[in-house]
Amino acid sequence: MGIANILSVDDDENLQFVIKEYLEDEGHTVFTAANRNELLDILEKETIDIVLQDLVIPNDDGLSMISAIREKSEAFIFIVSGKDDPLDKIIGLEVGADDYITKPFEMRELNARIKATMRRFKQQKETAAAETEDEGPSKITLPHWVLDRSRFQLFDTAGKSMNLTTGEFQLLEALALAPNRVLSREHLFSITRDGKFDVYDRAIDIQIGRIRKKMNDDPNDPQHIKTVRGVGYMLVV
Amino acid sequence: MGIANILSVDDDENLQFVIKEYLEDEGHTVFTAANRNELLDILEKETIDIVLQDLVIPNDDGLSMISAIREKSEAFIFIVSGKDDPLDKIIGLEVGADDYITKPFEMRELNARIKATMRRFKQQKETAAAETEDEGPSKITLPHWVLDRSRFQLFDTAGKSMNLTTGEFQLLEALALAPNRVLSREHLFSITRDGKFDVYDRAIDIQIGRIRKKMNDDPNDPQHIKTVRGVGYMLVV
DNA sequence: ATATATTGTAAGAAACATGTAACAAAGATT
DNA sequence: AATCTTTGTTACATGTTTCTTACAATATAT
Repeated sequence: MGIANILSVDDDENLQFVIKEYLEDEGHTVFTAANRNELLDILEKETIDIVLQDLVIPNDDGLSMISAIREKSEAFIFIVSGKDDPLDKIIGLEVGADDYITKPFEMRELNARIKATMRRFKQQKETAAAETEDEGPSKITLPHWVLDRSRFQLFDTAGKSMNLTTGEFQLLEALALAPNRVLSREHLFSITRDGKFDVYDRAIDIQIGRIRKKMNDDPNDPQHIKTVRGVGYMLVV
Repeated sequence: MGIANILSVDDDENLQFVIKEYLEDEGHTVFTAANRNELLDILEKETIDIVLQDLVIPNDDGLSMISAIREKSEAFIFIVSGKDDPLDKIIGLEVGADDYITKPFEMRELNARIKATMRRFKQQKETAAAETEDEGPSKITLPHWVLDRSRFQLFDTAGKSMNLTTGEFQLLEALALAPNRVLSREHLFSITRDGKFDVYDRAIDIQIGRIRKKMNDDPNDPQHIKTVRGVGYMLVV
């Protein structure tokens, strides 16, 4: 990622040439349009990410062209204006443009803004994706505890952190998702780590011990994590 | 504020009665539904803030009901599960629920959770309001910092610039957009730069180090950017 | 009661992840 | 082209986490 389909709408052929050269050097694909017909034509045929729209187009109106773009496309629209007119800016943003840049501009400046825009787009997409692929509840509430899965931490009901390590947290999480059910060492092992489980492996036991210590759970009379001899462990609630 | 419209979905009439009594004593308005039809009916007619959804409903499926709620409402969803619920249901919790609570639960506990949720809601609404009447999402305000997204710079509450580089700012921005959430190095990498992430890549660590230095955040006892071993980094607010 | 199996845990070793200095590379600015 | 800024790489020190081993404690079966 990092490259975009860009459409520049301007009647100034020299400027169009400069913009095209520069942005293509940056790796983008650049289309140009000098009037409304060309604009609509390209929007139809290509998937445009960013439109650079000049406000002053002979025999037409840049602002109304922006509305036309908005109807057809989700593209990010930069207004390119010959004068720094706050009213144009306000109206432009009103009809659906996203940013405003004043002529004459440094190509470097334009490029920087395009980059920032692309990144913002990308970020939005990724955050949205991360949220939907989110695995279920972000918190698990038990009578005396709260497991916060976005913080990877266990808290008591007063909100105090129990300072579990990530590995401890994951083991407890597995138990908490199936409270009052005995889970075998093998099952717990397969959830929390890779590799093959060996019957004499005590790693789970040790880890349970550490969790108990942090939860203040006496192993001889556990209130939270119970041992079921010959089977495994169970979180009771 | 502090009261909410709560909808409890459960087929156990006794439990429904207890919940309703208790929460109404607390000042909330409580609706009850015993099946999908009642649920949809109430969602249609009322603006529900919080739904308590039993995982097991006779002749229906609590999980799919949650998806249905999500389609119609922005409500915060608590999954309520009994200890005898089938394991596959629990493992399959990949829908958009927000909290998970196991029966039997103390009403006091449930009430505390609801209060915490309301507080968060309220806060969210207020920040959203502040943003629109201010200057859009161009600034991210945290307890000790302000991130100005149009200037790509971090300021303290006194307005002093922290002189972050653009790259440093972008990384911090990504963390700030998901406060109190651990983000993996891979995720941070994919947001802030192009190309493929390699597991042994330390670029993110280094940059975090530089940001911490500029924020004056002691890595051994960080107040702002916390390291979660084996997972990633988290901005705490 | 005795033998056997299972679990708890201390202590040390090993594995692992992180912070960071110092240098190199890349990029921007002049 | 020369300089400055920013970012990435390598290498190493440090501290944390996890595992192994060994043995004691406990439960179960005979």
